[in-house]
Amino acid sequence: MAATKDPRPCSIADALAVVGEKYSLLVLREVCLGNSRFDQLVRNIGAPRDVLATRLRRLVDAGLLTKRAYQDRPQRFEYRATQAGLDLEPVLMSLMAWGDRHLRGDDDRPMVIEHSCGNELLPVVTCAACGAEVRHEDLTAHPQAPGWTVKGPTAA
Amino acid sequence: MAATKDPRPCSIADALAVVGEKYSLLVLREVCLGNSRFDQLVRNIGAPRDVLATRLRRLVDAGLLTKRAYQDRPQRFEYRATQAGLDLEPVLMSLMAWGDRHLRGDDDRPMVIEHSCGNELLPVVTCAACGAEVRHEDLTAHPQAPGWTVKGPTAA
DNA sequence: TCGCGTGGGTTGGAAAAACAAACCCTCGCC
DNA sequence: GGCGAGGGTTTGTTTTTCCAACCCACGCGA
Repeated sequence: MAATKDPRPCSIADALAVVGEKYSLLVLREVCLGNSRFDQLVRNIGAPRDVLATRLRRLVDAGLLTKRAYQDRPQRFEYRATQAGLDLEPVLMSLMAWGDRHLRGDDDRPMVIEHSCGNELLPVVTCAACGAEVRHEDLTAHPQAPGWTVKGPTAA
Repeated sequence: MAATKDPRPCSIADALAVVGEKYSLLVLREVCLGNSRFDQLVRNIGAPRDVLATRLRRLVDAGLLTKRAYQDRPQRFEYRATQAGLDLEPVLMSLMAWGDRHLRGDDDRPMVIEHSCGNELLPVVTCAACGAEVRHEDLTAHPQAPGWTVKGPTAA
């Protein structure tokens, strides 16, 4: 996924250049769940083996995963998330919450996450400064680079 | 991007089936910023026009965008986010924050977002129940459907 | 010792997507 | 009457994806 052409310098585009290819985020999901082996990933994600191999190389190169042998003779490898990879988990959680809300009946959630506070996790993106939930209407963009257009009201 | 084969019922996969194709999230970014016209999108995203046209159709069909004429004679259209689309913006913001942190020197952020509280937005994913920041080590997955493997420690 | 199964991939060829450039149509304006 | 903007579609080429088959090292059981 080329960042090479995005005319807008943007960390969203940069992030997608790393994790935006098909299956990459599902790999992260699996690894965060603790499934670290090639076959488990193939089975749980449903990706073709060659594509998965490509994605894994990419994610390792990008520093989101590590590959290490969990046995020699025969050599077998496992993939684990680095801190950068783990830091994506909250993003995945909020994406999951969006999917639960907008793509499902909300009562057939295929996975419930428990938070250490004892409650079911309902992820909310908040502003670190004031603690309020982040909503579109409270945001104002300030591009730091030229070549941008930012405009008025954006809702339908 | 097929959800058709993902063997795991999962809202992350479902969400990616809708917005996981190349450029889709960048379209959302632009629309949330207020850039609603085909050309602006082409220029700001850097996508081929035909691909963009395909993405826009998909996003409209999925209910994340609306297409409506902003003038007749000649007919011209604009794309705006629905509530479902706007609800993805916090996810984009946390993805952007991840990119800022892990992909950049953190001091050359290409865009700063201002929150209505007056501070610069630093998005944090929190647990709605307890208000704490969501971290990997505080989460436990509870699959609601069969065919899952979930395992022990997941960090590198 | 022979064959079988498992884990972790690689290879080859066909099908689907992305890409770039050119094209089209409707109009407003000079 | 020609030019340019806006919003796409068409055409042909280049990449990716996909699938199935294959490979290799080993452990095991008969």
